[in-house]
Amino acid sequence: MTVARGRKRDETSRQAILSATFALLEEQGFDRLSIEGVAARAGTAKTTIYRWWPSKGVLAVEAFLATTEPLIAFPDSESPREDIMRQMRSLAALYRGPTGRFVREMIGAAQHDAAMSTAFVSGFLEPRRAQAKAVFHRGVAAGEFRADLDADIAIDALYAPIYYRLLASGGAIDDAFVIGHAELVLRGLQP
Amino acid sequence: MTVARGRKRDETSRQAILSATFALLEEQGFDRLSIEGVAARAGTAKTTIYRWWPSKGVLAVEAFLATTEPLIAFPDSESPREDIMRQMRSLAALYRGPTGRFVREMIGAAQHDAAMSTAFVSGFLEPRRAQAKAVFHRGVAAGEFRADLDADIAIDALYAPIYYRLLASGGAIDDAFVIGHAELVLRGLQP
Amino acid sequence: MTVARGRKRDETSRQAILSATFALLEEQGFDRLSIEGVAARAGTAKTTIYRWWPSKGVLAVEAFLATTEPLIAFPDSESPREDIMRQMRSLAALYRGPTGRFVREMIGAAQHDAAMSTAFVSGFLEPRRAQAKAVFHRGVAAGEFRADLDADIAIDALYAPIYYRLLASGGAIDDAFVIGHAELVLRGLQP
Amino acid sequence: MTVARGRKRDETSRQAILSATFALLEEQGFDRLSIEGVAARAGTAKTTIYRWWPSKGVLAVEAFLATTEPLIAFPDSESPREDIMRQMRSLAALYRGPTGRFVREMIGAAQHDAAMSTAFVSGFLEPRRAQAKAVFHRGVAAGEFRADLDADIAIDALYAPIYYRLLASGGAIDDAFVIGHAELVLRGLQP
DNA sequence: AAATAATCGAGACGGTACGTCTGGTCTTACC
DNA sequence: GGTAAGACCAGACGTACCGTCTCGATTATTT
Repeated sequence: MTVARGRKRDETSRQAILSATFALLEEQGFDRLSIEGVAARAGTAKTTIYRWWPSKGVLAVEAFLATTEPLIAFPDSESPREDIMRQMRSLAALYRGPTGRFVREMIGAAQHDAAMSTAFVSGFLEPRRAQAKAVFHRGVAAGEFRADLDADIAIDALYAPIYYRLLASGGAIDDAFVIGHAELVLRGLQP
Repeated sequence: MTVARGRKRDETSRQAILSATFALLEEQGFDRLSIEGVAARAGTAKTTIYRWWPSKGVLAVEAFLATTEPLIAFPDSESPREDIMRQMRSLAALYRGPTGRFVREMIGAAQHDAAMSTAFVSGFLEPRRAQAKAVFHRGVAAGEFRADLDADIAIDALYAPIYYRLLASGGAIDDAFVIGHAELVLRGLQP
Repeated sequence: MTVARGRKRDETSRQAILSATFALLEEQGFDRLSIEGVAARAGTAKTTIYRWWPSKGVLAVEAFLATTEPLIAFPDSESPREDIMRQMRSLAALYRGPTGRFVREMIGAAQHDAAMSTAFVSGFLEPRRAQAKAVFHRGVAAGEFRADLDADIAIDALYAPIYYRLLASGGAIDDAFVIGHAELVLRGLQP
Repeated sequence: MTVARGRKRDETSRQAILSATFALLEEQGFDRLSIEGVAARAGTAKTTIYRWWPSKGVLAVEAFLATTEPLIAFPDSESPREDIMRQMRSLAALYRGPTGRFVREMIGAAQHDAAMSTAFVSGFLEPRRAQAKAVFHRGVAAGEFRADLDADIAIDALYAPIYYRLLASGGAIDDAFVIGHAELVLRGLQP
C-alpha cells in the first residue's frame, strides 16, 4: 500500500477555490468563468487548480454541487402520486430561478467536455433519479401506478420536458405547464 | 428610402464561408470552430464574416441548416398515430448519427448565445413543431386522440425525452426506448 | 515581387517597444527582462512583439543598438597608431560604464540564443571591426605597421583582452592596462 | 565552537546531484538545466539542492570542475616558449570540443550570477593562470622573454583572443589562427 | 467619364486566457 | 536534523483567437 508522503493537500485553498468559482459563476456565468479569474479571486496559484481539477467544467460542477446539493428533496407522504406532483412543482420553481441558469449552463457546456458531463450526471442527475425511482416503487406498491411500469422511461417522460423547455425551446416552465404535462403522463401510468 | 449603392454582396464568398463552416463543424466540432479558421479555410477575410454574421454560433446554425434542413419529414398515412411512431423512430435514428452531434453542440452552445438560440429555435425546432402539430390535429379529427388535447404539451411530452437523453443523461436513443416511451404517452392521449 | 497588402506596421508601437526594452534593460538588466514586462511598459500586446522579434535576445540587441550605435567612432588623425590608442582608451572608458554592462549581458545571453548572437555580431562587432580594419590599412600605408600584417589577427590581439576582462576574469579595464597591453601588441606589429 | 549535530550530510546524494547535473549539462546544455530536472534525475528532493548550492550556476560549475579539472597541463621542456605554443594548441583543440561548449555556457551564464562567476574564475581560470605564470617566469629566466614583462598582461594578450572567438565573434579557433596570433604576441615579448 | 459608396482580401493591433514550466518556499513523515 | 516527497504561491512563457482597425483594390450606382 502506498504511504502518504509529502505535504498534505491544503483544505483552506480547496474551499477558497470552490467558493471563488461559485461566486464567479453567479456573477458572470459559466462562459466567462476562467481559471485565471478563479485563481486571482481565491488567492491561489493556477497550478493548484490544475493539480486537482481536470477542466473548468468539472470545477464548476463541483462548486455547483457543493452549494446546491442539499436543496432538492422529495416529500414522503401516503400518496406517491401527490409526492411526485409536489416535487415537480418545486423543481420547476427552482429552475425558474438562478439554479435554472446554472443547470442550463452546466448541461450546455458539458456538450463538449465529457468529464464535466460525467461529473454532472453522476453528481446531480443520478441521485435525483434514484430518489424518483424509490417514489415510483412506493406508488406501484400502493396501487397508484401500473405494475408493469418501466421506471426509467416513466422518469424521463415526466422530467424531460422541463429540461427541454429549459435548454431548447425556451418555453415557460410554469405551474400550468407542469400540471398539464404531469397529468398527461400519469394518466398513461394508471393501473 | 435607402437606395442600394456600391458593390453588391459577393455570393461566392457567402457560399465559401458556409461550406467552410460546415466542413470544420464536421471535422472538429463546434467548440473548436473559430472565425479565424473559417476565414482561412474559405479564403476570405475575417471582416467579411463579421460583417454578415453576429457570432460564430449564428454562423454555425446557418451552415447547419443550409445542409441539414430537408431531412426529416412526417409520413402522411391514414393513421396519424402510426405517422408519429414512424417519424419518431426516424428522428431517433437521425440523432444517433452525425446530425445528433450537431444538434447536441448547437443546443449546448446556444445556452450562452441568445442570438444563436433564436436562430436554432426558429430555424430548426419550430418548423418541426408545426409539422407535428398538423399531424396531431389530423389525429384528433380521425378520433385517434382525445379532443381536449393540448398539442404543445403533447409534443413536448413525446419529443423531450429524446433531447433529454441526447443532451443530459446520455441514455441510449434506441427503438426500444422510443417505442416504450411513445406508447406510454400515447396511452395518455387516447380518447 | 510581393505587393504590400493589409494594414501597415505601426511605427509608433515599434518605437514604444524598443524604448521600453531599453529602459527595462537599464533598470533591471537583461536577465530580468521579460516580453510581458516590455509589452506592459510599451502599452502594446505581446503578440505584436512576437510578430516582429524572434526572441527577447534579438529584441534587446536591437534596442541596444538603436541607442548605442551612434556613440562609438574612430578618430581620424595623421597617425593611425595614435588613432588606435585613443580609440582603445575611449572604448575602455565606455565599457567601464553602463554600456559595458549591456555588452557583457548581450554576449552572455547570446551563448544560448544563436539568433541573438548573429544580431549582435553583425550589428555591433562587425561594423566596429570594419572601422578598425580601415585604420590598420592606413597604418600600413603610412609605414607605421608591418606590411605583412593580418588585420583580423591584429584586431583580435588588440581588442580581445578588453572583452576577456569584461566577460571572464573580471580584471580592471583601466588606462594602465590598456596602454600596457596596446604597447605589447603594437611592438609585435612594427615594421 | 559549533558542534556537529543531527544527521550528517549524505555524501551519496551529493555525488548523485553532481553526476546528474553533469549528465544534463552534456545532454541539454546549461540553459535547459533546471533544479527540478536535476532533483528528478538524481532522485533527491529539490530542498536538498537548495540547501547546499546557492544557484544552479554554482552547481553547474562544481559539476563541471569535478569532471573536467585535470585535463589541461603545461608541458615542461627546456624551451618555455615552445611549452606555451604547445599548450595553446592543445587548449584550442580542447575548446573546439564539448569542453568549449561548457566554457562558453559557463562564462555566458556567469554574466548574471556573481557567485557563479566567482566559482568559475577561482576554480577554473585562476589555476590555469598560475600555471602559465610559472612558465613565463621560467621563460624570463631562460632569456626567452624580456625581463620587464608584465605576466598578467602577457597572459591576457596570449589567451584572450581564444576566448573572444569562443564567446563573441564566433571565429574559428584553428591552428592557423593560434600560431599566427601567438607569434604576433611573442614577437612583442622578445628580449 | 467622374465621383461616390459599399465590399472584399489581407493583415496589424490591443487584448484575454490558455495550459505549461520553473523558481523558490513550505510542510509532513521517515530515518 | 537531514532527507524524499510533494503541495503551494508566483510569474513568465509562447500560442490561439478574439473583435477592431487600417489599407488598397474591386465593383457597382449616381451624377
